[in-house]
Amino acid sequence: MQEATDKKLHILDIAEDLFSRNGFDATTTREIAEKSGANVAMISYYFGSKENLLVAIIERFSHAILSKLKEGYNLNSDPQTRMRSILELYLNYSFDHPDPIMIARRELGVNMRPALRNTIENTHTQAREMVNDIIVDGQKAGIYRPIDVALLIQSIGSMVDSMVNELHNLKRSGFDLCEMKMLDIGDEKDRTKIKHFIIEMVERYLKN
Amino acid sequence: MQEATDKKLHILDIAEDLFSRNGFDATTTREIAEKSGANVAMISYYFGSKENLLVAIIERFSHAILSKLKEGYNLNSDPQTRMRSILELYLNYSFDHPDPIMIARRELGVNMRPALRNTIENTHTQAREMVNDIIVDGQKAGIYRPIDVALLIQSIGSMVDSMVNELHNLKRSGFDLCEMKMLDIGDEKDRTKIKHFIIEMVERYLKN
DNA sequence: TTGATTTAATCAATTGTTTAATTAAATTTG
DNA sequence: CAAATTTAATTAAACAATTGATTAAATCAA
Repeated sequence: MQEATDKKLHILDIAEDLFSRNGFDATTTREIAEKSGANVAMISYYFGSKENLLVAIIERFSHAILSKLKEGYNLNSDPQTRMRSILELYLNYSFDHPDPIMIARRELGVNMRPALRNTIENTHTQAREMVNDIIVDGQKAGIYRPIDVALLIQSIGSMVDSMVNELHNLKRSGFDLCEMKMLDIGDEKDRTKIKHFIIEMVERYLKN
Repeated sequence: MQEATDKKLHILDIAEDLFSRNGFDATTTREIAEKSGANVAMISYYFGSKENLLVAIIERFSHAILSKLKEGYNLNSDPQTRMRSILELYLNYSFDHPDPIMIARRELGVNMRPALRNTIENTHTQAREMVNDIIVDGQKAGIYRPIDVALLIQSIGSMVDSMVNELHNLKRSGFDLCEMKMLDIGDEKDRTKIKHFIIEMVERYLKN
């Protein structure tokens, strides 16, 4: 059933794009159907509901990013190298797939859909534990000083998040909220610049 | 016309609460009317439209936060003191008024309402210029090293933003995405802890 | 044939906004 | 001052449009 899977994935891709641009509520099932060349009923047929479609998008991203992070976490090297790797992998994947990040950022409120909430909470927990382990290793090795790990991890996440958001919006609309017109999310040089900035920020804060 | 102004402000307050909880699209004018004890038509009567109501909320916050920031900016002291002051004033006001921040964060997408976009862009620009001036002063005084100011300001904003968001959500729902259950946005001690964290993060990155 | 896929049409509910009528308040006028 | 007039505030009802979801029939593939 190759065709069917393709169509299902295509709906997923189109919905991801529309949700990230206009938000979940402002995106209609008819718009998704139209732009993906499918009938409205196919959304219910494949995903059950518009909300499940949203969950499917976030789950796909969650699995992908977690497996990326594990690559860096499982490296056989010193804490600094592992920290740099995990940050770079996180940023690289996020730069290539900014849509789910923008969606999660937007739909992650208090009265959020419980299914979405659980998926995101679970992903955050796993990512957090990896970074935490690396920091503790670094502290044991005397490279890192004692700090509030929760605050640092929260800050790292928010910096990555906002960079991806800002630059992706910038690319889409030319809307430059933070005077970062010179940066291009698609340019390898600029990506490196941002990666180095965040890594240096973290290292300066952590080092003894 | 004291009464009328009160009712208008009450609608604004109720809408601010609802928008921050459920998002702009998911909040209905009928819900705003009901919870504020007004008739639906009063929203159009006072604000013209639901969208203008949103803009009014953001404008109120923008004016307030800008005047706070100016207090720190206009201090007659060294760059470090001014930087600390401006960060503390920003965080203090944001902790006390988290709703507009959550709303802006959510509704600030590519296909955003242009009126909202202009207000937020203008506010950001003014805030950015103040911080930029202080950093340049610090660099002239030899206290700060040369860095990418745009990236740093973007990061500071995102950190404050995410802390306010996270802790306010946490307070509302007990939903703890970042293992920060121990922190309370209403507690003065915890606020100080966060303020010191961000200030230290910035200073460590800036210092020569 | 049998089951999965796809369609057009329809469902019931909700949306932001407006209308026309009514009440309250303020202002003018005699 | 008091009556008349005008303006402002408020209401219930209705409007037109849109929403996510479903149905039952049709088409396709195995």
